Amino acid sequence: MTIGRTGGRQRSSSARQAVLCATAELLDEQGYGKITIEGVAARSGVAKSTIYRWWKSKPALVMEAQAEAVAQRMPEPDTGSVEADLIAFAAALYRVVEFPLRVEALRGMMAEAQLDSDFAGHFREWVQSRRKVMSDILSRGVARGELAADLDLDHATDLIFGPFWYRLLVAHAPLDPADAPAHITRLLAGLRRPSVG
Amino acid sequence: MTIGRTGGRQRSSSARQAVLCATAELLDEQGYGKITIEGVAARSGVAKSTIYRWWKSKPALVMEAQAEAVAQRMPEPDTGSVEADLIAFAAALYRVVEFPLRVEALRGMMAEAQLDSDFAGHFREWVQSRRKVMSDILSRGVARGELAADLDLDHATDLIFGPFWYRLLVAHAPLDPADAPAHITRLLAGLRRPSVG
Amino acid sequence: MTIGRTGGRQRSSSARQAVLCATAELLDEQGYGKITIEGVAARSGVAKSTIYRWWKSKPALVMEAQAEAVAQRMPEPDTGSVEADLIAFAAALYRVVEFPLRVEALRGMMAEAQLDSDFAGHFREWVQSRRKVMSDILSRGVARGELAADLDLDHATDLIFGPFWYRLLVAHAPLDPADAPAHITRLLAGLRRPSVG
Amino acid sequence: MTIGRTGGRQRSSSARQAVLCATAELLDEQGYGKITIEGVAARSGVAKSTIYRWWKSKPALVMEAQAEAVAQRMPEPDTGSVEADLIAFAAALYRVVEFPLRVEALRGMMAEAQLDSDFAGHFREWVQSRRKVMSDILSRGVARGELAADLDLDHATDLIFGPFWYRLLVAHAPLDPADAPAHITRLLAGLRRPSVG
DNA sequence: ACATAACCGAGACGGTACGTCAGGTCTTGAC
DNA sequence: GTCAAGACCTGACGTACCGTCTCGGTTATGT
Repeated sequence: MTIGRTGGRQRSSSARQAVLCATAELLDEQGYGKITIEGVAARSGVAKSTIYRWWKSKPALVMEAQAEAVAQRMPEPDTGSVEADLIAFAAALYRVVEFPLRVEALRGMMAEAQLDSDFAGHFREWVQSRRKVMSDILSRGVARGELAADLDLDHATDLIFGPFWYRLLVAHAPLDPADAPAHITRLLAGLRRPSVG
Repeated sequence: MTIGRTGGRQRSSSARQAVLCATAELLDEQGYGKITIEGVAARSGVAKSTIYRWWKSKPALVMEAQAEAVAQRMPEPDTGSVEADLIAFAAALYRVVEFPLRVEALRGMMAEAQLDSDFAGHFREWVQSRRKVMSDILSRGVARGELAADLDLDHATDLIFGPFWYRLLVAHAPLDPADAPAHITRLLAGLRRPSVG
Repeated sequence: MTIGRTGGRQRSSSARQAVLCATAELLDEQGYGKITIEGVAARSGVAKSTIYRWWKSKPALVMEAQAEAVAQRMPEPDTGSVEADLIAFAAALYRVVEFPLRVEALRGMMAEAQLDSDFAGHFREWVQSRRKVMSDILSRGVARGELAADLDLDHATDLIFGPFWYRLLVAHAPLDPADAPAHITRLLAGLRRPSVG
Repeated sequence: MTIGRTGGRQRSSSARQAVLCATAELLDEQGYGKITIEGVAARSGVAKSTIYRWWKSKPALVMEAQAEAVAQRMPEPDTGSVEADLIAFAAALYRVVEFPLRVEALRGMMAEAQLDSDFAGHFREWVQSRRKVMSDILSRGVARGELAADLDLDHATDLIFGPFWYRLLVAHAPLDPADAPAHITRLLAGLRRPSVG
């Protein structure tokens, strides 16, 4: 049982694909900063007005192109051990650095989220969905008694994503997947004994 | 026999002040994203070309306006105890949130650093100077034996700045100066016993 | 037994009426210049493609809406006297000025006829049909011997329609129905003695 | 002694010329209806924004291009005889038809004046300046006693310009410079004996 | 004192991209 | 086979700022 519109031409999925594809290619070739709607229109052969019909702005477009391109989602490890889960999770996270263009796009989206409050909302939602994977790991650890019941989930999650994004954005030092285990070990030491002086 | 310029009018400090002041006001009223050079020129009564003579770009201008406005530098606490020093440092850091406009400007500069590689360099330098204050605190702690000699200074520093920036940029949760002591305590627990299983 | 099309839905006369009616209303409310096909479609509830199916362009649509709205045709006076006939004709002609919206539409159609050669043809036909009424009056005058046999009908007709349209279009001076008798008297003086030096 | 601005770069007369020239060329090649600002910008090599700085709209631009191109003004004959003056004037007027592109442009401007009230004002001024030449001729005739003192100058002038424009716009019959003397003779016959029954 | 030079204001200029608008065509599914 | 709906391409619109470039005029030197 369907609701809603009956008439009207269907949205062209080929136009949609062409746009997302052209966006991804341009991201690749010129980087986030040089993407323009006009450029995407020209490359994809889709009219500018059609792009504006479906995407509100450049970052919205890029975000969808990214999501489309990623497809393979982050792993959601569940081995029965917080430490193992977190190490797997962090290692996977850190591995983005091996794909410079995805890094570029991530940085661009974070930048736009600062400059455009409309986009910020969508971006924040996406970020939250990423955070959830990690806080689920922690929750399971709490349930198993591996972590204190009064754990500050938000801060704990920040201790992974914060430094991750910070290095991505500031680039003061390389982000190395090999460091993930050490980082997690250190993190857990802090979480398990929050009141040790 | 002299080198360089021999005559010529001096740089007008009033023009410089007017520009920085107008920039600060516009930052206040409309936010970083809506700042334009033309707007600053109009507001300050200084010619656009004069602004371009002295500042390379909008973020460079904003960064200087910020620095001018901040003036009072971050404290560099040295009490003899790593924990006390770090708590003082973090608390001061977190207190930016009490000045929404400075927050806005920080976010804007971070954004620009992602989009403009020329600016990224200057921004990174400024970030490094902030980091140095904290790593000095840690170094003193190592020297006093409070912390392990093989401490990963970079990562430790990231554990403060990372979550700080992350909350600033993503705004998924408020940043509360009152949380600083707890965060530092947790951090130190991780740093002191890096290999505890 | 019918000829031609055998199946299919009949043209909806309600759609036709809705379109013409919406056009007339919009002409009224916003004037010719602001009429758009999309606006007519929205107002009438008729699909844009349906409008395009039946009318080739905006001015064609407006011209039909006008013709529909006017219905009452120009008088075709025949009193037996050229002068009386012409005065009646001119007075009726000049009275359009009392209907500003018809004036607006006339001006709009004249404008379109300049810009769109397809429309120009239809418009010219319509204009010719108006001219015919006057040249018939003159022809009768010639037949009765009131006017010279070698009268230049075209130019004589232009001497009424020319100034009429000119004032309508240039609006340098008001067009006053009360002036009609004087204009006709002057006109006839010229026509009767074409060779007086 | 000059008044006004002291600073600022001077308006580039080469840019101005290039624009007017390109406009004239495009008028020539494609006609008024197909002129676009973007086309003029492309052809002239002048930036679109520069064109918009100096001309409010396409018809304003075309009007100036016309005025520039005409340069040689309409004659202002003064032979001492109304009839001779008017014949010279009308003949010159009718001769536009020998320049199809000027005709096209005149028609386009008249059309725009109907559709755009801002432009209508400028256009009307220009029209008035043309009318003045003719009404001056008539005024001199009145002063010399060749014409009645209570002559309706406006209507008399309309009797030349009205049919002229009418033929230009409706194109129901060709406009022939050779007809000018006959038209004037007929006109004068009407003007001299306005009350002959 | 006065030339030199760098400064400053104003603002025109060539550009790029914006986001919008309307035009006219095409597709879908309902009637 | 017509209709409403509405997606689509096309092309131009007028605007906003960009960063560069004259201009005319204004200080500070240093000889």
